[in-house]
Amino acid sequence: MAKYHETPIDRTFFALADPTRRQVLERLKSEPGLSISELAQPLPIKMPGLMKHLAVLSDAGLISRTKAGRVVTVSLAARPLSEAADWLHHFEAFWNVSLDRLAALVEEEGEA
Amino acid sequence: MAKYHETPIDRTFFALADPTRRQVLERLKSEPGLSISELAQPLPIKMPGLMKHLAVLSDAGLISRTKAGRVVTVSLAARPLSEAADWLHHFEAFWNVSLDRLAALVEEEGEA
DNA sequence: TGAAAACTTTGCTATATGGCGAAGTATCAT
DNA sequence: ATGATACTTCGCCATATAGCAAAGTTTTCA
Repeated sequence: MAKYHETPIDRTFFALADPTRRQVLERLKSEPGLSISELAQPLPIKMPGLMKHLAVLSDAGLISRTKAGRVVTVSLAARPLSEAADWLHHFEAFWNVSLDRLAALVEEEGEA
Repeated sequence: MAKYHETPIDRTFFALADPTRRQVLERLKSEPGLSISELAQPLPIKMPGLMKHLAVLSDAGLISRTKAGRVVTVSLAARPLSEAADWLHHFEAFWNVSLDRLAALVEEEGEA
């Protein structure tokens, strides 16, 4: 098979495909500058599990770490999110079309 | 571990995390009503591989199939895409902030 | 009827993911 | 120097993903 998540956008969408990781991003949005322990505290998983999720988020460029003493502060990087949004954006015209119209289109095509 | 892609939004982001699947969606956007063979034609993978990708897209609700004789026509379903875009949307304010301002924030937090 | 076409399913393989406990590395406080 | 704190890495496991060839199904055409 091809490489698993080769491009940046692959890594971004993959990173977003997990509720724990999305929760981390949302938490960092509302409470910037949390440490890794603080992020871990409400989560139902152990530290090594969180470390793996943070590695996925780092690989996607969605977070960056800053070490101060023994505390690692995590911050959100918005760029990949905006790139993912851009990709979705060029479908916007499509999802604004009513479902009725879509159904009509499908039937039309079915006859061809 | 928790279930792999339990929620609709998990499945949507996961489906988007692969270039073949994104290519299928883009192709369906510009050429609605393609059959599975037509979708397969430009792709560097065999039919069983495409079938798996289509299954992932179906599970995410991103496509639907319509069978006419032996030909299966695939059409794009926009709803999950718009929901994914909505999730990203609530980070928009964040990525509109300049990177300079972000850097400042990080330093500020570093001192606390 | 018989064969081709279009799709589907069935194994099979290799690699990735997501979790854990345990052990390791810094850093800070006593 | 000792020990605690904060994070990191290591092995290990179970399951998922992504690919293929080959065999199976349904529909169409000769």
